[in-house]
Amino acid sequence: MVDTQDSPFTAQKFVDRRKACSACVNCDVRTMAVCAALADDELAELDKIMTSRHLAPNEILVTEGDPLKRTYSLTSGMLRLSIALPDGRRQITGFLLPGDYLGLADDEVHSSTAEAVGTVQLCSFSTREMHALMERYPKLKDRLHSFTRSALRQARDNQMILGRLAPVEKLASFLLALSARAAEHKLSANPLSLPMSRTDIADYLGLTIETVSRSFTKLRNTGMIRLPDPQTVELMDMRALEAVAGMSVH
Amino acid sequence: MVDTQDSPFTAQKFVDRRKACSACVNCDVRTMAVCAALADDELAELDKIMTSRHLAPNEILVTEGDPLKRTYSLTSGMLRLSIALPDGRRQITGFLLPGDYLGLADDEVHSSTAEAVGTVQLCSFSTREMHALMERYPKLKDRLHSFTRSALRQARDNQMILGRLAPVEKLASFLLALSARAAEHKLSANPLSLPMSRTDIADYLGLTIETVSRSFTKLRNTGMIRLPDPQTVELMDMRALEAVAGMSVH
DNA sequence: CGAGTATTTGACGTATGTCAATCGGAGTGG
DNA sequence: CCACTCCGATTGACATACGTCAAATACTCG
Repeated sequence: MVDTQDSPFTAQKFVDRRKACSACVNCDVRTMAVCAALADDELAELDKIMTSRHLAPNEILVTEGDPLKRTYSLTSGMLRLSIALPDGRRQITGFLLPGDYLGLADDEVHSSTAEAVGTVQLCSFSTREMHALMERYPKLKDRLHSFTRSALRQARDNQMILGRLAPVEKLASFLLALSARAAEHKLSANPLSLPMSRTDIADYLGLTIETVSRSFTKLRNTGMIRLPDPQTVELMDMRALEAVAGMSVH
Repeated sequence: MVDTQDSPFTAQKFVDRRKACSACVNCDVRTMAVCAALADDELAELDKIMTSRHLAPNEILVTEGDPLKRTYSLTSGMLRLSIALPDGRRQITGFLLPGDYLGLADDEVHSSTAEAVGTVQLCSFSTREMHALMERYPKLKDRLHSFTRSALRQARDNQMILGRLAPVEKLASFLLALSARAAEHKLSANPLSLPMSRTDIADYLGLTIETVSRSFTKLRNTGMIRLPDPQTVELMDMRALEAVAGMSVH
């Protein structure tokens, strides 16, 4: 049954566009993503049900309420997850980094909208086939469950940030958390890249873009950060930032 | 067999106090809780590893950072989950109702503090034994995973509420959501009981108790709710409440 | 270099937090 | 049975942090 996959030539010959990341073994996120649950020799199974996909900046991947047909594993770029009110107000519930999984919270329908921030590469799986594979490899299911628990903890931390922190505190904790996550995902943690717009940050932190901007300049004027350009932050004084974020006493 | 907790001495003699809810099959939450994953004849397995426990009002069950030794299934009463900042600010991340499970988000340590709101009854499981049972009965694991996904969706909805709604909107959506959840958990949905204090509601919605109180009177003065007493709300006009909560257009 | 867009800065008003007083019910003791 | 206290909830007066509206600046891409 695992005929073609055992021989790497086929995959190498044709560079199937839909499988840009076809050599799963060599994938950038091999050690971080769902697939890390599988051994190299089991990876073919996943490869078989995977198709790879590219998104242009701001392209919509799924919309809130869409029936859940496929789930995704991000291999490069950044996705923003959001929910919207009928009157247009928007809350961004999270930003996904390479290795993160899309669809953790969903049963029958997508509970949030997912859009590409910049250009994005991802692996796409039919939920039916993914479920079958999870039955075959319980450790795959366990890893996804573990991802879900971690997403829940993060969502609860966000509740604290949204409910109890002042604007500068929100921004400081956002920068620290993103930097920490960047490190975990093997991206630059210190000259930190902010591919999302100020509007996105505002909709993530429950603020207006003006307040976000003013908070950036406050952190800059106190020497805690530098802003070589609006999409790049240098964290100059982590301890001070942590203090502002309300994470240490004082 | 109804063990009135009044006389602990007699109770110890005839009925094992640690198993007040020992007949799992007859449990109030049999159809809602984790145990619903198991058939009647499999329930004995769960019963074997379960001990039952009682909490007095405001008693602390677990504290943020505690090592995760046991998980719990609530059988009666209400728990509040919260996280705190070093400076004392508190965010309540959720209220658990009978049938809800405590420990969904946690791996090694408890990520939030859990306290009883009023008096509480719950089932307690060693994580080790529960894990073993989940290996035996995958449907048990699946149900817990399903609970976790649902908690994640709820946490994300809360992010919207905290980040983007005005105080009255927050309160209206809180009342509607609690009423809906009460119905699901076989509690009264319309004369809705609010066992938690105004301070708890404030810490849940990211407000001060004064603003919560003012929001209650606004909803009362517009005829959307009645407040026979501070712990009881009657929802008089659901459609109007939904409009205020920002869930319908207008 | 110029048009269009994103970000920053400024001026101002208001919604919500802060501080303080009052109300109301539950429990206690005379 | 009625004061009295205690604590939670409500109401009031006031201040200010943040949102709103508007302008200026900086960056991106033809």
